[in-house]
Amino acid sequence: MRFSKQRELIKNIVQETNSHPTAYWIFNKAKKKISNISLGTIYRNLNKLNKDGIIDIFYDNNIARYDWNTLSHDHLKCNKCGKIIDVKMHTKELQKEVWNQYKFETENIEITISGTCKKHMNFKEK
Amino acid sequence: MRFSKQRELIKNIVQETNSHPTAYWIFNKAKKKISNISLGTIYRNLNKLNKDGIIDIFYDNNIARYDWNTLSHDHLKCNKCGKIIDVKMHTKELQKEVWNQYKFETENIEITISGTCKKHMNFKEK
DNA sequence: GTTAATAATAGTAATCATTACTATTTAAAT
DNA sequence: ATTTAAATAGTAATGATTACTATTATTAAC
Ligand SMILES: [Mn+2]
Ligand SMILES: [Mn+2]
Ligand SMILES: [Zn+2]
Ligand SMILES: [Zn+2]
Repeated sequence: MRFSKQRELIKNIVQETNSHPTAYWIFNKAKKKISNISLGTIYRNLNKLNKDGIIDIFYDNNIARYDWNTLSHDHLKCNKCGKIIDVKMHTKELQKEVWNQYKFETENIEITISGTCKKHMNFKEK
Repeated sequence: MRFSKQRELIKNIVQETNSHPTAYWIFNKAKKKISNISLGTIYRNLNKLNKDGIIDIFYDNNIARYDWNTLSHDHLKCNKCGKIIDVKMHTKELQKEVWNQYKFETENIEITISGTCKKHMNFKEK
């Protein structure tokens, strides 16, 4: 794989945010540095970076989100503000349990918990 | 909500399979009974049935799948044969932990484990 | 430094899943 | 039977992503 300033930029944009951005968000950010960068270039490179293990992809409903954090982890998604937060909820235990109960060989575990984050909660009393 | 034979058929198709079908699969199945049923009718009714709590929707990568099983449960997805199997992996414990650690109010928990099912595994010895 | 080979790009067209629109049909209350 | 509005079929539109293609740019060899 040969160097390109577009790919370098895209990689940096993903690695500098915790927001689990979409391709379109990355596209708009990238345009500020390379004004004529194309959306196809964004997608092509995000997929390439993912295949090389540089970044992660996961799907939030029907749209892809990109994650600098390639270590196995989980997500809390707030239905009020849309924020997606990294958490660590599952352990090697779960993988063992899946093997013991179902003889299923785990490759990847994804836990997504949706609900309301503390910022957007209405407390009964103050 | 008024009766319609289209909705009745769609509901029955979803409730008679464990395959977590896509809208398109349901469409083809439905056409065998009502040959001119439209794909829009499939989607409209699947969404309606979901809003009424009759069926569940979840996303497998970027495509919607429909589930007769509306009780909270998890899925094993085999990367070899594509089969998606119902399992029960999470308990109320997890919800409590999310609250204690993050003050996050859980609405829904989704665990998807991908890997290889026992049918498609190569055992080292017989 | 120049040349040659080809990976990567910008711009655009195409695809796939899903939703929106609209004239017509149909369930069901009166 | 008449009336009212929910539901439908058929089609158009949308949004996310991938495919295509002529041009540009990186890198290795000379
Ligand atoms: Mn993350
Ligand atoms: Mn299920
Ligand atoms: Zn929030
Ligand atoms: Zn399998």
